[in-house]
Amino acid sequence: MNKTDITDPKAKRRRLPPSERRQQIVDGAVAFFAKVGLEGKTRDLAKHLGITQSLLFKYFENKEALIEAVYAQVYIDRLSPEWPRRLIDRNVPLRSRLLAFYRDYSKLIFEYEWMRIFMFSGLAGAELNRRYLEHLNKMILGPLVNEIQAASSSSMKPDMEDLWNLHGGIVYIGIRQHIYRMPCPEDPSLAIEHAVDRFLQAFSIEQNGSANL
Amino acid sequence: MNKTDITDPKAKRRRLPPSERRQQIVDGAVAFFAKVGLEGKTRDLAKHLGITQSLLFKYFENKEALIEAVYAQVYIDRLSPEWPRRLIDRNVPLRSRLLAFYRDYSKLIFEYEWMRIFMFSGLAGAELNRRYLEHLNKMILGPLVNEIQAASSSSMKPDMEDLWNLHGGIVYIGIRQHIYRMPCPEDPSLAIEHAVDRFLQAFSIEQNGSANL
DNA sequence: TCTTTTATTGATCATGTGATCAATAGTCGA
DNA sequence: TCGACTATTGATCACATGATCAATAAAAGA
Repeated sequence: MNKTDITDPKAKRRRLPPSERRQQIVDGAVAFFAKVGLEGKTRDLAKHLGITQSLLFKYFENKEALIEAVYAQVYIDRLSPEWPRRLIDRNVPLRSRLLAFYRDYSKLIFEYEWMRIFMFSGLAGAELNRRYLEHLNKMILGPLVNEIQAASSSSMKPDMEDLWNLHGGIVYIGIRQHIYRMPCPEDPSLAIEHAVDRFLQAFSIEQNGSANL
Repeated sequence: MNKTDITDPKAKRRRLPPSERRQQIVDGAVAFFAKVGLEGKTRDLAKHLGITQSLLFKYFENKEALIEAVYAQVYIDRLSPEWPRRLIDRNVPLRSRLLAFYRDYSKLIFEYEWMRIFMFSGLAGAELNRRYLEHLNKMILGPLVNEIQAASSSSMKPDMEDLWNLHGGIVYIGIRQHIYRMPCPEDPSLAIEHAVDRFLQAFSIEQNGSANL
């Protein structure tokens, strides 16, 4: 058993390069705070990481700074910048765009750590949480309203509230799974597909069937 | 200004009847923990109540017991025992039953204190939370699947996952409002009606129009 | 091998926090 | 009005917690 083997949790490998150690702490903090909440104690986190509690404060001025780093790590790249463009690409059928978006998006958000830290930070009123939801509203759901309205052949047109309903119904799968720890389908794509199809059907939008995607 | 006026928060009215004081504490604790989370400090709660911190421990053995009382207060009567019966009463049109249920239910759950304590307790893995969701699953959504399947004239029949999608989309309104503190419609009944109608339409169930209810 | 550098530790501080208990002071019955 | 009862308080304890810092030891260069 090599004492310098990074993958061995038991080996007392002190003196990591600072950037590496910092990343290790952030990764551990994400897992730790996702599990126990943002009020988790620094001593418990340190034990979980196999380092001393005082070392945390060499890399982060205080606990608040550590939590900010956790937020940054978790929120970063959660909304891919290419989606606003792809969602309005009318060369692709609307249904395919919706399914492609939610297939990718659900992969990103139906994840234990994201779901729980997002909820914890939401309850705590974190600024990043607000900004994320505003971004989602403006860059994703807003354009989608236009797309669906344009594609609708019915007199009934969706508004933002309808879009949030579609979105919420899908996100709720992840909430049930990771917040409430309820038994959920291992693969949510079928449920998502049905939800999207019900939504489009309500606005009389042709559906190409599941073979299309 | 009468010194014995209970409604006056400034009057130093000591010595309440124990049952009254206990209820006052529980009510205050519900509001307090809903706001700051279950890790809120007993000294802050006491200050908020205008009593001393030590008095809390005269009415509750420890903080855990107080939180259990908060759970009990908030969870109690949240699922009316008459709904399982009313939801399967086929003398009433299915759409009306669904709308009546979600009209009542949303009144109960789209409430700051319930929403947040439900979420806090869910994240904490509280047993009451699990039981509540199991009850909802078995006594409300389960029967609804049968009702909708029976009413459906389409070959497409909903399953539990579809019902959870309908439910989640509606509940998500309250999450947006009280967890994420996003701007939401003051009256959610229209959004609920639309969600229910889209759902029923997907299973080819006649809709009596909004005049019916 | 020896020296320098610095990542890491262990001890410690100041304050916060749940909980306890004797002392105090409302309230009610006689 | 007076005494008994007890709801309430204020002081306090034991421990937890975020944060600090001098001492230590792992790594790199000469």
